Amino acid sequence: MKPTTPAAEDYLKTIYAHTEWQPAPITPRVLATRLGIAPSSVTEMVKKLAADGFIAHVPYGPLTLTAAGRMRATAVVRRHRLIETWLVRELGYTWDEVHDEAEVLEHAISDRLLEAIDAHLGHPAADPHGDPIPAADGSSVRVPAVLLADAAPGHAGTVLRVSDRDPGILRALADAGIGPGSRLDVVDAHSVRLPDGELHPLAPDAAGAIWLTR
Amino acid sequence: MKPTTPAAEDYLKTIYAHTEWQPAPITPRVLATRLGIAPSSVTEMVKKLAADGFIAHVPYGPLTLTAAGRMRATAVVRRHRLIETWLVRELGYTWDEVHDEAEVLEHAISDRLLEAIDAHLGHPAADPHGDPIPAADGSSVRVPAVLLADAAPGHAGTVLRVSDRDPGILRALADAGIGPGSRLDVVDAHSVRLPDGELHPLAPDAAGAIWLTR
DNA sequence: GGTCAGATTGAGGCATGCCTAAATCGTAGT
DNA sequence: ACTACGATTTAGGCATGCCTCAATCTGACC
Ligand SMILES: [Mn+2]
Ligand SMILES: [Mn+2]
Ligand SMILES: [Mn+2]
Ligand SMILES: [Mn+2]
Repeated sequence: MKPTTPAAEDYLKTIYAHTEWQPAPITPRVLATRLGIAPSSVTEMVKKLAADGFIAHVPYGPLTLTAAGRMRATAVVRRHRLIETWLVRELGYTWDEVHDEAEVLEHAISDRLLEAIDAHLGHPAADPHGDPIPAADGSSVRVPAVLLADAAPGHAGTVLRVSDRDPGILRALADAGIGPGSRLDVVDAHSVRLPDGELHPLAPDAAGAIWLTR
Repeated sequence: MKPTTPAAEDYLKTIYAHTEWQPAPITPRVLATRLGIAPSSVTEMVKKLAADGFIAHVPYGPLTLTAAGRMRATAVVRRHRLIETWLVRELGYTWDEVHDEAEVLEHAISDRLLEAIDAHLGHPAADPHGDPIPAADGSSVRVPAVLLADAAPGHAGTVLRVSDRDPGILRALADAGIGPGSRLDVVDAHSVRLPDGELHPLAPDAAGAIWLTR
C-alpha cells in the first residue's frame, strides 16, 4: 500500500483507538479535538486517507477504517505500546511519563528495531497501562471489560487497564498502589475497597479511566 | 536559543562532522553532496541558520559553526553515537547496521531518554566505530590519529576509529576481525599485518576509512 | 414543513524544505 | 587583464500539514 507520514499515522491511530473500548465510530469533530487541530484540517487529511484506501468516508458522515487502515493503525498502536513497555521495564520511566515519548518514537523506529525490542522484552502481551499490544499481524486479544464508573455497586473485579490520557490520574493511582492486576470492590461510582479492606475515594475522572474485569 | 528542526540538525551535524577529523571548513557544494540535496537548498537553509546564529557565512564563502552551532551539533552527534552504541550493545545490531536507524532516532528522542540510555550503558566514551561520544556539555576527547592511507610503511598502531560511511567496508573489516582496538602493522597503503602475523590486503576505500594511533 | 445551531466542508494563506533553471560571482589559467 | 568554468545564489514552483474565516449541510425541535 501507500506509505504513511507521521501525521497520517496519528489520524489512523486515533480513529482506531476511539473504537477500541467503545463501539461508536468517530466524527471529524471529535477527531480534530483529540488531535488538537482544526476541523478543516481533518477534512483535508481525511480526503487523502480515503483516496489512499485507509478510511471510508461519505461526506458529512462518520469516519471508519478500511481493512488496510486498521492494519496501519494497529501497527502504530503496536509500536506505541511496545515503546511504552520498554521505557518502563528497561529505563526507569513510570507509567505516567511514557506517553509523550512514545508518541514521537512510534513514527521513528524501523520494523527491525521494533521486533528487536519486542524480542528483548519477551513479547509482552500488554503495555504498562494494561492495553493489549497487537501482534505483528494486527491481531489483538480483547478481554470483556466494564468501566468502573459504569460498574454496579458491589461489583468485584480486577483492574484490566487504566486510560493513559491523564498523567495526573496515573500518578494518583500509582500512589494508592492501584494498577493493572489490582483487585477492587466497587462501593459506588466514586469509591472502591482495596484488598486490605481500606476504602479509597476516586475522583470522577479516575472512575472514568479504570476498566475492570466483568 | 532557537529550536532546531530535524533538517537543520542534520546540516549542523554534517558541518561539524566535516571538521572533526580534517581541519578545512566545508563548502556549500560539499555539504549539499553529503546531504544528498541540491546546492540551492543549502543556500536557503544556510540563510536561516546564519540568521539564527548557528553558522557564520559570508556570501560565496565556506561554512563555519558559531559556538551556539557547535553546541547544537555536538548534541546531535552525542545522540547519534549513544543510539548506535545502544543498538549494538543491547539489541544485537552489528556496526554496519546502526547508522540509518540512528540517523532518524537522533531527532526523535527526548533529553530525558538520552540521559537514561547513557546511564543504562554506563556512560560510554566511544561508539561502535570508535567515534568519541561528546559529553552533555559538548566537550569531546580528541585523540591524535593518522589515516591508514596516509601512514608510513612500517607504522605500527592501534585502530582508533573506522568511518561508518560505507557499511560494506565495515562488514569486510568485521569479517577480518578488525575494529577499534585492533593492533595493525602498516605494510603499505593497501595491506596490513595482523597480530597473528597474517598479511591482510585492504581496498583503497578501507585504507581511507581506518584511523590509527600515531 | 421550516428554522437554526452545530458540524462539516471549502477557499485562501502560511511555514518548512525541497526542487529545477537561470542569473551571478570568483578565480585559475592564459 | 581576460575569460571561462565551476560554485553559489536567486527566482519561481511544489508537496505537506496546518491555520482562519466563510459557505454549506444536517438533524433536532417547534
Ligand atoms: Mn504520534
Ligand atoms: Mn499506553
Ligand atoms: Mn539525521
Ligand atoms: Mn558511528
